[in-house]
Amino acid sequence: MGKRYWLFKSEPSEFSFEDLQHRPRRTTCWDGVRNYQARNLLRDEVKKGDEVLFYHSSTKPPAAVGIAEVVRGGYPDATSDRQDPTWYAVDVRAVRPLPRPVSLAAMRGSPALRSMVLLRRGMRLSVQPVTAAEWRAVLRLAGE
DNA sequence: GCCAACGTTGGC
DNA sequence: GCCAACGTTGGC
Repeated sequence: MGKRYWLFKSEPSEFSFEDLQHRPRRTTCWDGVRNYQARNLLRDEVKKGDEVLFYHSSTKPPAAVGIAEVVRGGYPDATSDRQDPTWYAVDVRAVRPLPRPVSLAAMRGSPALRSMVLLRRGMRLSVQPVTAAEWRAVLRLAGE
């Protein structure tokens, strides 16, 4: 399967895109996800080479701020039983910040993003799929 | 701080 | 398996 696109949410007071950029090799283990739907995506769908929109929640305004890439696909996280893992992690590396952040309001205002998971019932999902068309639309809003 | 959305838990 | 109670997320 070809490259896919995702949106990862983080509260920057916990872990920001800038934090990711300052990590060794600009890489971190994306763990701590405790939602089964998001867990299933990490375990089964998020693959090395996929691209990630890094979204800051609980900020004024909430916004997509950067691009990262998956450098290691789903693997059982450190808290999981070896034989019967419950929770999964992936590794992500910062690629580049967006030229300008794309606020949630800006995304709401874009017809191309009408059915984006972020704007629908996936409001609370911390790992969510983004279509290729949505990806391009967000980057366009960001001025890329 | 409020509250809507929605996931999880547990009694039955 | 149903569903009410409860907890969490996260925008506003």
